[in-house]
Amino acid sequence: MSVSIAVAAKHANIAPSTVWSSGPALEADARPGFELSGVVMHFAAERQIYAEGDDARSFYKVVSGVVRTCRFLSDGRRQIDGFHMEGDVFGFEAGADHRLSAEAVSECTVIAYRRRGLESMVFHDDRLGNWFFSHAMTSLAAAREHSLLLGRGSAAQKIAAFLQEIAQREGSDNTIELPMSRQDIADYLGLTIETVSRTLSQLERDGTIALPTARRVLLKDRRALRSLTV
Amino acid sequence: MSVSIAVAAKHANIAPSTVWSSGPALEADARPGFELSGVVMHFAAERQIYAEGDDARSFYKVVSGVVRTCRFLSDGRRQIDGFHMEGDVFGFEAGADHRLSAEAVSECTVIAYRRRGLESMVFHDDRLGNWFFSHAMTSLAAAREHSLLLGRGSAAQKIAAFLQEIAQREGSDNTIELPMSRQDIADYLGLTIETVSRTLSQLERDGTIALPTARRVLLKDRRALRSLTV
DNA sequence: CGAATACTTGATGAGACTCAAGCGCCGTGG
DNA sequence: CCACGGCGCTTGAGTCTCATCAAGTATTCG
Repeated sequence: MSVSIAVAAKHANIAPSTVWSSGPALEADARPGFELSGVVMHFAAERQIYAEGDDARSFYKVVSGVVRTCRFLSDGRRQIDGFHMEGDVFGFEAGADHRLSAEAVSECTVIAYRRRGLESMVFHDDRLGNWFFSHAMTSLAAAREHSLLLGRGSAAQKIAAFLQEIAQREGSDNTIELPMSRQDIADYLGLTIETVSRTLSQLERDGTIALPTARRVLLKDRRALRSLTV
Repeated sequence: MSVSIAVAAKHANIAPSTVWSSGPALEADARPGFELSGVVMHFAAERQIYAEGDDARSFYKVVSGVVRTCRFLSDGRRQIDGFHMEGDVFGFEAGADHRLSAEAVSECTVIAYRRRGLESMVFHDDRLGNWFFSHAMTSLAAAREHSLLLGRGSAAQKIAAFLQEIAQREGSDNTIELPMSRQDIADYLGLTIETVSRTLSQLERDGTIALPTARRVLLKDRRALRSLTV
């Protein structure tokens, strides 16, 4: 059984500037694509997509740009849970509301999918259910990997793992374009901005990487980088 | 549609000392119980239930005792991903093999359920699918919470959060019985055994907790404990 | 009772945080 | 064209927390 949801035009209050794609069945991407219709939305860099505690009426897929999901601590600090790049789905929650905030790292475009009725539906459509289940399990594995990194690991290990993660996701040939600021990296790795900067400088001095510009990283010695990994 | 799997008695090679319950359909527990038959197994404290990399032929439910899931790092250190108590399910993997090891913290009894064919089946049985999906999402939330704790948080914050987590899971009235060693706690929180010990002592000096014995904790001032939490 | 194990406590040092400048890149405006 | 801020990043100096190394105490078990 295959299901297609018609998205009610209720999101209109989000922003008059949002672009609509109310047509049926959106494309498949690499993964089993879902046959859901969604709403295309644009966000400027640093804009909030949803806040912690908001009703989780929708979940999202990144079309272009980068999104971060994060949480703010009582002392004002921020923990970034993950970065979401093209094709990634984020904001899919078990409960009624979002447990994390989502913000645009760079200018970005996302598709918002209505969640209403999804739970009951998911389990009647093989592909859909399969997709969401596998998404949940993949996220779980990623979260555990992140825990591992945060719990153990020196600053150098964290940075090395981070660079390799980004390199892999960008599918890049030893050149990384960092879409996020040093502060974002720090909040993702549980470090301070100064330590991130110092560690990158040290890696450059060691000849492991090069930093032609602050946001561009050249992986000069991937073996050395790998050897830092836990 | 509701499905019931007959578990073949193939687990016989696990250990001659394991106790068997080859009977059919095991009970439901509080959650939507599954109509799966499983194999009851006993483990002495510190015994391995499965290892990282093992075929994930089965997943498990704790009947009594406590289990830890963990990973060993190249430098010999250990990161504990979670503790599993009565009723908890662990070892359910997306992929073909276990990404973590599982070990008995105390003497324990678990039920092993065959996983074979579960993926395809899960999506045809509402309750079953629902249960597993919700289990995955709950685990995900827990993993994120754990990340948050590990990434930020001083030793005191970690210990405070840990004590509250255990208290909640034991449903206890201000008295906690710690089933795990200081080393286990350290490996769970990304600390050393000495820091765990010192921090507990400090909390006792502050009057926040009392330690009648090493493994028994009295929460004397839950407000103070909570105020340490992120 | 003795030995092993688990936990606590102390002294010291390394690594990361904090506070504080300093640099470099850009966009703005003179 | 250059001066001027503003912002993000880097670098430095001092401090603090937690890890490490090393005893010392308590508890369990044979």
